[in-house]
Amino acid sequence: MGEETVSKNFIEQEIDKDLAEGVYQEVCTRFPPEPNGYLHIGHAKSIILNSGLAKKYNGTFHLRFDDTNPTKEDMEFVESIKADVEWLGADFKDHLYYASDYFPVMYECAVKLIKKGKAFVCDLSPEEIREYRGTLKEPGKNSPYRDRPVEENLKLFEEMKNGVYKDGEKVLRAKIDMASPNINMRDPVIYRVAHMTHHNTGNQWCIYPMYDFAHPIEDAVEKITHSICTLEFEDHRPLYDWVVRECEFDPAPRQIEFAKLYLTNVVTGKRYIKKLVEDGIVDGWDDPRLVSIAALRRRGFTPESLRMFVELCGVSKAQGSVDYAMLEYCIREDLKMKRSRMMAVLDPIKLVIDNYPEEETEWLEAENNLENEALGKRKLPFCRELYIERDDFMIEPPKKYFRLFPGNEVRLMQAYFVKCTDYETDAEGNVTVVHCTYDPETKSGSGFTGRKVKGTIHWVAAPYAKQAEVRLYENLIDEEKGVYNEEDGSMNINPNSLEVRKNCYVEPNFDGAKAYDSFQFVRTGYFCIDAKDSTPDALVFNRIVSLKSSFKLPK
RNA sequence: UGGGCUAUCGCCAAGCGGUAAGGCACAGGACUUUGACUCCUGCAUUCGUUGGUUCGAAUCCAACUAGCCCAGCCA
Repeated sequence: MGEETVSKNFIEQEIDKDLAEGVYQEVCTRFPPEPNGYLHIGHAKSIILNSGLAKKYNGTFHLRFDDTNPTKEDMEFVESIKADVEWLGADFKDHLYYASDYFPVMYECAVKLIKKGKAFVCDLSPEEIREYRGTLKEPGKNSPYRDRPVEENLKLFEEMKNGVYKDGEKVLRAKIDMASPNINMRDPVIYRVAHMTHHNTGNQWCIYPMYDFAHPIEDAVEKITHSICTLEFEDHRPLYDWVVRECEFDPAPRQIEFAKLYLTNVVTGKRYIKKLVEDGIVDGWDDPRLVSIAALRRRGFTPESLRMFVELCGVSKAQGSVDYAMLEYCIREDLKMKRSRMMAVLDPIKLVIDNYPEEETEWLEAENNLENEALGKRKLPFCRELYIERDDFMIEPPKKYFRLFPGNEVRLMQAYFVKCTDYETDAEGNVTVVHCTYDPETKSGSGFTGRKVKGTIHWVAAPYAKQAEVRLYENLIDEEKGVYNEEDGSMNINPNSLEVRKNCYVEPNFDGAKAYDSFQFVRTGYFCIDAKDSTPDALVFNRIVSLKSSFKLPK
């Protein structure tokens, strides 16, 4: 039964090796966001990867806010991040940490390095430090303060902590190698002075550790075994290992890097999203056309679909860009069996069943999902006047058109066969009403096999239908031109990325706004109620994704 | 004195010296109470290039080529 041969990704292979060699006895991973913005699909990969690994290996998963830079961080973001991580189903239990809670340990580590002669206080200005660092091709040169005696360093560092110095006046640097071909090893700054209120520690500190110093300590203190991060930190690994070694942590956490997730023709850059919001192209960071976790949630994506997506994309060190079609596949796959299939008409014309009694209403027992009986049934009103989709009727059909046209018979989904007898037009020749007759023997579910029809169309009963606004989304980006304009770096926005239809009709079964609950509107795709904009009387639906090749007529 | 990393179908991705998994997309066909779903079928004689080692190479070696990352007191 379990004959699925799911190959392990390279990180799992590394973990297997570490476990087999006894480097670690158990697995502990973490997701360490800086609370300086909203999470997006790329973060979801990291969250799902890290929490998934912990689960697979029966280990532990931590959520840790990497809040070592008070100038960029905000409490607003820690709340939204926490909510998004939980929504994704990454269970960090009570393992919620703040890097800022480790400031005392980090300070002690710094003192330890100074005592070992591995760190020194440097008076160079930021500009001078940059000059002394050298370039990519030339080695740097030692700071004149590099050989300060240990006692002096200790005193100066304590003074830094005590607020004796202004921002930028002094820094603490690791003493490594100014000639290293790896720029990160050229006596990196590990502590800076910043007189600023921190969202967690208040005014307790005026010196803050740098990422390269703080992160390995955070991992080591939490006994993280595998510190998984993205490719751009590969060059930092020697420094990461240096800090762990020199601060004498045992066991040492191990950093492993993987490629970020990019989606083809999708904007993920924070800077660009900010511009889209400011220019009013989207209505906020949770605009359903964006790929922030909040936006995807509002659009109707489920946590399951995102987990499936990350699983399907895999993990490697090769950077690439995944087709958006893969994401769409995942949400369709997740929704098709577990959500009700309701009916809605997005561009209505009236259908009159001339042989159906005028005052009668029949309450049909409709299957919520024909492939999943567990979803039960619902009452669906059927009567003489219905709305059908404008596209589902043609006066002169092309060949291979299976829907309604004069003389043709189709099935009304969940109801009866109807045969088109006539139609009315207005002065311009637009169809206003379609006439038909129905055959009572052909009721859906009755087992009627007398004859077959090629087409099935959806409908709603005119007197019972609720009016709704439906928002149809397309890719925000012009797919032909790509995301960015090569010339000036501007974005190529698709002007038709949002279509709002206000005159839609939905089944009466929608009672007010159920938060982001998703449905399949038969033949028009998957939708969800936009809880943000809906009221019990005014329903707003977001299209999650169209059905595959739905409405596509054969060439 | 530059360093690090990557390269397998349109896209993701297995493969770890024994003769190219899988998924998405796409194209045919069957079925159908959604032109959906489901089910079949097709889709890399070839692994960035060129040499070499070997009975045998996507896998080992060498040289090239292309792409990404690094010179914050950001993470």
